[in-house]
Amino acid sequence: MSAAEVPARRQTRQRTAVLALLDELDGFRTAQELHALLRERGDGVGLATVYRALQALVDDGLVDVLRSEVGEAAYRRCSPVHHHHLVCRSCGRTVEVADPPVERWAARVAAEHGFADVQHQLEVFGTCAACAAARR
Amino acid sequence: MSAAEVPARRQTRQRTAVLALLDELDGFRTAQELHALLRERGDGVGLATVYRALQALVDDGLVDVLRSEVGEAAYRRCSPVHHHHLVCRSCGRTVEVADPPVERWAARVAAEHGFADVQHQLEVFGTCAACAAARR
DNA sequence: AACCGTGTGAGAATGGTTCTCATGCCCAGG
DNA sequence: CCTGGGCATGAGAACCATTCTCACACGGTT
Repeated sequence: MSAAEVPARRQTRQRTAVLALLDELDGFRTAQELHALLRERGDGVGLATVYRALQALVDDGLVDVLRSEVGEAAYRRCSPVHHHHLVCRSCGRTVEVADPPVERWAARVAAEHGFADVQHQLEVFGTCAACAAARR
Repeated sequence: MSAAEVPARRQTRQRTAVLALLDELDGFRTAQELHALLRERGDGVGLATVYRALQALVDDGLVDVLRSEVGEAAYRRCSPVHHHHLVCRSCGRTVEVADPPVERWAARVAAEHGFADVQHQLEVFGTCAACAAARR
């Protein structure tokens, strides 16, 4: 009956480093990028460990994942409440945005078509002001 | 001045077969699935060719792509007008739905944060009535 | 301080997608 | 109807992100 048994998550240097790095970055980053950054700054962490740490963080709801257009997974430290993202496709900077209307819309449309157990994903991509200015 | 030069798309048995197969399926399918289906029915088509045909169809706007949670690309024959999808995560059946409000919302939110050149992606996942009934 | 079990890491394995390149076939021109 | 140029095809190799393997390290508790 235990809905969410705490999996006895152990606190290690590596996991701390991954979370700390995500905390200071404000955009979505791939596991490979994070691994390279950690390596550069001397915090040697194995690639497999980075993947494991990220998965644990996602499971704990501390990090959001999304798939880039080429299919790579990108991770970002996020607030635990439901939200969507406004992502700069050039620099990766991300803004969390809420949209109550779409929540109701999704539920209604799903119900109309007999769908249950509904989830939705909504992301907005664009070019942020800084990148747009830099480009011209 | 030619905005959309026709890239001299050649009509071959293979491309015809891929498009015909997509026409008779009503859910998102991976390239691997489509390749296997074509092979089963005797229309031998190389895997690389399936990928190339699908990419061409996507470029022409005849087919939509989305990434599954494990990162695989899934393809579906779609109407050329902008729309979103309501997808059964069990059987893959898909319904196209329009949502004018979210279009305006996305544009407004992007503008508020100084983002330009905006695109958005919105997909709704659930369990369709048939699958929900079959499961219990 | 000792122990148990989870975490780590290097490299191998996996699997989807793309690339290579020799050959095939669509189709416009003669 | 025949021919030629060039895009299309396909088998397999290459690529690359992610996961797995397994021996060893170390966190946390007794």
